[in-house]
Amino acid sequence: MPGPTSSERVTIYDVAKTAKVSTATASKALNGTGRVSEETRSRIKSVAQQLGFRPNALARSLTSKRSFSVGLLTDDTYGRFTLPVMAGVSEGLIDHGVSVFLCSIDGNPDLARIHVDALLDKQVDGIIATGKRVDKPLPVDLTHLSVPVVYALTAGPAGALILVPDDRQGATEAVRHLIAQKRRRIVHVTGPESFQVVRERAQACQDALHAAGLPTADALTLYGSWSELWGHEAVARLWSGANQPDGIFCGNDQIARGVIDALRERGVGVPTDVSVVGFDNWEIVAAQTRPPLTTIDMNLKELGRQAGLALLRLANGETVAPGLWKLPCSLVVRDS
Amino acid sequence: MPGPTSSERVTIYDVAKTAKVSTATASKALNGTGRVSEETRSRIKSVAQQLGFRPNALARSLTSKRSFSVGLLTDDTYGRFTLPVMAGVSEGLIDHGVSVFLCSIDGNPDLARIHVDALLDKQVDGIIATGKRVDKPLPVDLTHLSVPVVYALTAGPAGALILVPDDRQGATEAVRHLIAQKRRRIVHVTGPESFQVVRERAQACQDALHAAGLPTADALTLYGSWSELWGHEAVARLWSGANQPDGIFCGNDQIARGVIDALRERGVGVPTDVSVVGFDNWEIVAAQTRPPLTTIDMNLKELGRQAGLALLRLANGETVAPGLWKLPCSLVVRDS
DNA sequence: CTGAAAGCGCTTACAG
DNA sequence: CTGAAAGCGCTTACAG
Repeated sequence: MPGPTSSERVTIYDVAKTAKVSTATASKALNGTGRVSEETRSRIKSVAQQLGFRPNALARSLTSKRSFSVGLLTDDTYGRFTLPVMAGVSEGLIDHGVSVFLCSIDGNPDLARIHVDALLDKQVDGIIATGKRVDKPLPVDLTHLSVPVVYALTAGPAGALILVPDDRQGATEAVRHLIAQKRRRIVHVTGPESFQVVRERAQACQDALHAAGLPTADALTLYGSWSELWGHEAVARLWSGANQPDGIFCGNDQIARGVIDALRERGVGVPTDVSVVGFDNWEIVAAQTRPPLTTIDMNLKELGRQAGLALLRLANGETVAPGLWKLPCSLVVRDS
Repeated sequence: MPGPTSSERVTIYDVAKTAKVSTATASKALNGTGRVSEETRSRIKSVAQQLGFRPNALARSLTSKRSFSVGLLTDDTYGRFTLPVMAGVSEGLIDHGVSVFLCSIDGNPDLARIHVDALLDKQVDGIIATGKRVDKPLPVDLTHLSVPVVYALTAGPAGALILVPDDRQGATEAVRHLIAQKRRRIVHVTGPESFQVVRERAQACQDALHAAGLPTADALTLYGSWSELWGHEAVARLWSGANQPDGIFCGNDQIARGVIDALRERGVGVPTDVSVVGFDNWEIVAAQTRPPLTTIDMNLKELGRQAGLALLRLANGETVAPGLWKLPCSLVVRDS
């Protein structure tokens, strides 16, 4: 049996020749398109298999107008947020044969432009924009592109498809958990009020307390920075007055860690005297607090997966409802 | 002046037609190859510019046999190590017009195989393999591929090009810093001895102490886990005997954090009584310790950049010295 | 210096 | 059901 014509990569031409058919028939047989007799099809397939034929995706893309690759723009190089999103995108798409170009833009508009142009030149089927804040857009205009765009964990223009965690729902879960632990004096220690997520979580917290008939005075939300230090300060402030809380919902895990450390230093038992719930489920923080932290997971990997699949549908010409998709968060119960 | 023939993307055919030359000439003019008169060249270029011509990279790759894309395999989805490496690779390569396919394999050999096949189908110019441990290979065989492979922060086969941080040098810097702070009783609290980096750092630590004429009894290296908890335990052990250290070099920042917290809880001053140096410069840990942690940065982004550039040279047929490239670490001085 | 032609490796109407 | 031909958008010898 004749082998491939050269030592180079085997092409569909080699397959066709070996199977004694035209390349057109070979193509149809291999792709399951057109009408080919079962006998011919299986013969061609087995020949392809024997020769180790792998189609050149570039050539295929040139005619099919589908590159089976997408671009992922991120400006959160060192952050913890986009990594799981990226992993989810990649995981969701590889099953469909699509690969993901990673473009780290580091907040640099020129670099972003260069990356976008490179992606377009490479005929990507679409672009996913991801960031670390749902209320800040990437420093590059992605409207009027010739390919679909999906936004994940970053702001997008009106009419765009944007996927974000459901902060309200997450915060509600956190507070309900505290209430279920029989906590009655619950406060919220969170980040800077300038963050939209901060305001949403705070509002959801208030609403949940209100719904349970618990006190919701404004003073029960303490805004600060996203740091452990702020957790310490908040505890100092709370414990300087009377009427100390028995439940603390923190805006992120770092604050929660500061809170827990501060409570321990004061001899306040967690969770015996005070229950604490964080937000992010940042393993490295949440699992190392003493006791390990009960917190909210934003399911970012799943968010990434959905972003990828939505983009794929768009690229396939299917219609996808645009707007803000809020994906559910989960409560992760540990020991705090 | 006639515009592009259709509302679709403008091709080199449109440019040639508008400039009244052949596509061959247009191609040469645009790419700076072949002989074209200066007049023609600039005319073609300005036409291309006006029409907003952007070459289809797929078509170009089909003939040129260069796709200007590479694959990046990583099995450290949630880790902090490969993210900067990836960013460095992307940053170093985009300047050369090459884009990076991100493949997160999560330790799954089948998935890895699927990704590699997809990359090969897409005619990548090369592959970079990255992991989180220099002494563990990825779960996929990358030898005998038709494209060059570079390993970064992961084990590779004999004869391969492998880039890793210079752990010995990093550890030496750490110890020298402690010595420069007039510390004389220095111990090393580190991770599991099963990690190659642990053994190398420990050895370098011993060597540096020895070179300075300081005590190097084996007991001065304490092996444990990569956790804060272990930092606490190590301090408890060290302070239970006599002859307590005045300098502690930790195997990573988490251990260092545990050590610093434990010292504070005992009322031991850092850095007044004891100086502490970590390893990793993991911002989120190092910057939040009290006091902020002096530590070693592995310069992973630079490592990634170099890996990308090395791969590019290989892809260009240039010769690159294979073997283990140890890239320098830097001491980052904070307040501990 | 410039262009006609062939080719990269596929797929897709269109005939037969 | 099968194949000859054209085409995707470029580049590259090869002539002129």
